Amino acid sequence: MRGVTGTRPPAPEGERPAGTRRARPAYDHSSLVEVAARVFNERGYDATSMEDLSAAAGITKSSFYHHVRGKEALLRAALERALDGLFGILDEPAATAGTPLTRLRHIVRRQVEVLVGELPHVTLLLRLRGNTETERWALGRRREFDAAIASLVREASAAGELRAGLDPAVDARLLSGLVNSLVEWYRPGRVPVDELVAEVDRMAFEGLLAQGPAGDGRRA
Amino acid sequence: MRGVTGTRPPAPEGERPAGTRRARPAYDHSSLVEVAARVFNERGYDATSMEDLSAAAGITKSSFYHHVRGKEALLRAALERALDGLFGILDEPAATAGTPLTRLRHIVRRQVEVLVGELPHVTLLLRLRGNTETERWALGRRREFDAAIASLVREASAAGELRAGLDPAVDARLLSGLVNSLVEWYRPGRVPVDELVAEVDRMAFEGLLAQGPAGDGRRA
DNA sequence: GTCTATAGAACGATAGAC
DNA sequence: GTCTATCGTTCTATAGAC
Repeated sequence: MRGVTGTRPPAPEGERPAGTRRARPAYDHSSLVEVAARVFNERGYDATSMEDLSAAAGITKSSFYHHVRGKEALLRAALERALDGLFGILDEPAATAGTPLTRLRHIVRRQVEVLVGELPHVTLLLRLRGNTETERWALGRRREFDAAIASLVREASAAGELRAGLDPAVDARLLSGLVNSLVEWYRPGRVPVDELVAEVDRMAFEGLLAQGPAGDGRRA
Repeated sequence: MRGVTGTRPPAPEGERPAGTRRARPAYDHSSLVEVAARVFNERGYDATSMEDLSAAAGITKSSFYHHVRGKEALLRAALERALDGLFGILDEPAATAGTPLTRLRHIVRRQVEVLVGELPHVTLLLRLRGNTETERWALGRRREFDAAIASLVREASAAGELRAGLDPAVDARLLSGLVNSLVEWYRPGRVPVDELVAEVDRMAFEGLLAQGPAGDGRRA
């Protein structure tokens, strides 16, 4: 069911089994994509020239072109990496078995991990404004992902696993917003990932208060 | 104490007592600032020309200049409006009296209201990247505001009003991130503001779960 | 006549195309 | 390196309300 709508571009060349090495430093495709994503985030996609990208990678523009097809292909590769990470979560066993709440909670925790692990790529994804066709494609995929979360929130709410009384659609937006807001401040090193995961999970599902909620115990 | 750091530009001319009318449509300064903020958000500040702005306002570029000092002044006015709204919250009685948690909770709820009421201006503020001097000034002010929130979270945590065990600095970031993420999806009309306020408050402080937390009852 | 919102024209600067 | 388009900005003029 998942990943059906997204058009999959031709498999990226330049992939290489782990452990295989080159004599030269061997700029591999994925590290150049990461550099590109970082510069795109700093300067903005439009404002970034191929000169900027090759300079950031430490090679000349012509060498750079030997490794990548072009600017838009780089953008697309970076966005695919973010989206593959996110959609990959939905296929994990723990995301497909158990109660809606259990699955949702697993997905949120894994989403934080993917977001941190693919920080430049996900940041790029979350800052898209939909100017080019590639951007609109990625935005569509992202909406699919958000819809999967929203659907799960709705299920969990209907099953009485979430606090009753308010709008599950809004809760889903807030939940995604909370997780996605990490890209605005989180930088690797300062806060351990597992601690971050615990904090986000706790805030989202249990809240910040010391005591339990003023529970009226009703179910939907 | 608040609002001290911000340099205040010369008072905007063109202000006029309420009720006074002009024969011509009379574009007032604040509505032009709002239009500008909206277009800045759509196109990005750099990519927006004065031609774009005047066209969006429905007058020619030269007419537009009769009402505003220039592009950067418009940006600054929009950012000031956002910042004044936010800092104004910190001076409200309910934000200065009561326990840290009470004050924090009031601020968060009011922050949602300001964010919705000044949506284009706050959106602009939250998307700044710090390219120009004005942007850096606004980012500094915004950091001051976030620091005030963080300080309050720390106080509430120290007072045992928040769940113990994790990092108050991270909680403060998450709380701000949750609230600020509203600008990415909220549009007036669909969800009533008071409902939105209730949802954000509930998620932040009580969490999404139906039952209370697995409270171990310990205090910091 | 005075005031002012509006508009047309043009200037200096600059960024990108070629 | 040159040329051109566009940008932010300013100047001058007109037209309508009081």
